[in-house]
Amino acid sequence: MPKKQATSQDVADLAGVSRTTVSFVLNNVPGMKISEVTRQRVLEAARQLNYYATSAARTLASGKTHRIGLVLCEQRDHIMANAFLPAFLRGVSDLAYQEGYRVVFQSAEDRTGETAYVGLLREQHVDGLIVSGPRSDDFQLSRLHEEGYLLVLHGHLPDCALPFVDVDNVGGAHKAVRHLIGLGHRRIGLITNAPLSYTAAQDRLTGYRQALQEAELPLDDELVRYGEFSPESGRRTMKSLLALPSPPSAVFVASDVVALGAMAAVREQRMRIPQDVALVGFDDIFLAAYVSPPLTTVRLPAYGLGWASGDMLIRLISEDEPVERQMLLESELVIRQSCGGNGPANNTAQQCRQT
Amino acid sequence: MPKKQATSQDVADLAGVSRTTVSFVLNNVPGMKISEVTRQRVLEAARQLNYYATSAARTLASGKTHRIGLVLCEQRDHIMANAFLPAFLRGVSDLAYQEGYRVVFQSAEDRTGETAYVGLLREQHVDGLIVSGPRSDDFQLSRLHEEGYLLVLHGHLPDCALPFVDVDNVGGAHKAVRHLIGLGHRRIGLITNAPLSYTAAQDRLTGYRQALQEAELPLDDELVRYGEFSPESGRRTMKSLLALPSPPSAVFVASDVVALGAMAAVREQRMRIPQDVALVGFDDIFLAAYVSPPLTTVRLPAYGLGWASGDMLIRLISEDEPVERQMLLESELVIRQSCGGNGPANNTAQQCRQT
DNA sequence: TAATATAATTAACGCGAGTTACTAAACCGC
DNA sequence: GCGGTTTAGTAACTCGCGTTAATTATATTA
Repeated sequence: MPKKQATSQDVADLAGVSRTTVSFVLNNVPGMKISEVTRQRVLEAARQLNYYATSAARTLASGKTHRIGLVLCEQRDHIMANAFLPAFLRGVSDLAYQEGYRVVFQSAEDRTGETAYVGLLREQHVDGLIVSGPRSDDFQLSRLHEEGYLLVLHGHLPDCALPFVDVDNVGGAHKAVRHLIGLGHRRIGLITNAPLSYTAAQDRLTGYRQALQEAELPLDDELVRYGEFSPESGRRTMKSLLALPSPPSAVFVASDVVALGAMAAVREQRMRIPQDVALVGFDDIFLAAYVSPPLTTVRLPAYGLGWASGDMLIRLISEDEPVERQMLLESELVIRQSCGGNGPANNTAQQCRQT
Repeated sequence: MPKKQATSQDVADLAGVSRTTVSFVLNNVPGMKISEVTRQRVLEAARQLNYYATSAARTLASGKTHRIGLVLCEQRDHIMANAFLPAFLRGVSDLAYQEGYRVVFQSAEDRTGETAYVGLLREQHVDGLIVSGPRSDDFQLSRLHEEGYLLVLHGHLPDCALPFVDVDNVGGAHKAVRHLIGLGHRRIGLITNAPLSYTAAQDRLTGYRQALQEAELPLDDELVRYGEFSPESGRRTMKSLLALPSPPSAVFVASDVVALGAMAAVREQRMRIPQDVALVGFDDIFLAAYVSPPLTTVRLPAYGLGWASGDMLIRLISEDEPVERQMLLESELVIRQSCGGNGPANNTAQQCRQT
């Protein structure tokens, strides 16, 4: 540990004023009249001593930590799914930095009982929490909320009063399927990203159905399969779709990772994408642009989700204005070649994600 | 904010003892004799009040935050390169959790002057810092180290006294090239992951050369190209290699991301992998198993690097024993099909990364 | 039994800031 | 020269916990 940090007392002594004055100057406390001469003397002393206020002391006195927690709830099965983590984290981090906050990261897989992140709040390491990928069976969340702790969910829970930020899964799925319909497909399959106990899977299914209904196409449950995060689940389900007496001419796979497996299944059947089966994925993971053929997919605004989550949380913390407590971010259809039609012609990966 | 947290005074009152006793019991202070009866009364009271010690107060009194910082130095150009971030972060986080520490995340791209992470230390948000991907022109690092702050680098710097954890880049590159040699290749090209100002690029070049020398193959500078993180740089350099009068029969591309571009270049020339050109990558990013053909590559122990960095830092913090201050982790050659030879036959991605 | 050791407990101070309530000095009008 | 107001600055308390040194109760020994 460093030899010695200067304290505000040191600054006060050097400037020849009281500690109180130092505090007023350094925090720009409004309403406190300080002569310009004194102000400069204090600032100069602080600079000279390389003074930084100790966060612990400040927190103890003010009750605010100026830190927010980011909790990642993830089962081992889809570690890969957090290909968004970097961008999401950067989003949170950048917003936090801009607002003068620090980010405390905590992973929270299914440890039983009081999970690790609860301590973040109770020990007051942070002023509030972003909980990414909350499980609906996590009862801690509502309890903490009721106790008055500040939480923002990334992703949402059914019948849950907590503020949240999420991507518009319904709309995204809708876009994807409508695009396929626009290309002339009438029999369109769906492979979900996950079991329906996950709200995201539920919502994407809804979007799929809405698009079909709007086009007055029949809803055929036979064409719906349930993926489970992994490529392997994509392969299995795609195989069963292709084995149908009258298989779909296009499939919307609600997860790029699952779609990778689906693509493998198509190749195994010696069929071609998109000529024999058109595919659209969801997420726009980095590799989507590099598989062959490059995957048409719905891009998630990962960075934006992080930013928005942080923003909502910090607004809640500073409570100056009433805060919008629900937020759905738009997704964007990125057209490549796996869906046929108007994708670019060369098969190399030209369109990687910008940003 | 929650209505009211119980303080240690509340616990003391409820248990009918002094605050001091409460502290002794809850912290298991060694050498302090507390009767079993009293101990239980205190524990019961704490449980009943749902008491948690406030971190700020504890820090102020003890001087230890029980937090470590994780700083990510990254230029915008290779955001994609942090496909490791999730695993690395998990490594740090899991180790920290086990040792009772929290992780504060901070991104630190080239903001000029005192970068954000400096404040983490000076304001004493953390007890020490892991700095991932340090730039050699970052003079803050040595200064902070000299001032007595605790730092561990992830990646290393030339002529730098700071403790570090890194992957054995030389050894990894060596393995990759030796494998190609074993497959009968005599003319083997190299595309680096980055300019040689990056130590990792330097080291991988060294490993490449060592392997050639051991096999008594000539070092032909004509066969060496310099990538710059992006797929596009891979395409460009690979193209120039293939345009040589006598092009290499195999190329070691010291970055999977760059290798993606290289693969595109090969396809553009209507050549086949591995029949016309064998390829080996470096990093084992998630998608490496899913491109076609699946990419043989050197796997980085991302999780292990995070774990080891955290471990070294926390040892430095607790300073009970002398700490090994330099650590190189082994990498592992993952053989798929882009190098020909003994790769599995089917072209679907069976071997995804385990864990 | 007194003298001492040892077990059990606590009073009191310090950590480094924020903040309230108060004071001293300067200014003002009359 | 006096009350009143504004300006500039500070003493003193607080936040919640760790810790040392002192104190009181209980057991052991000569």
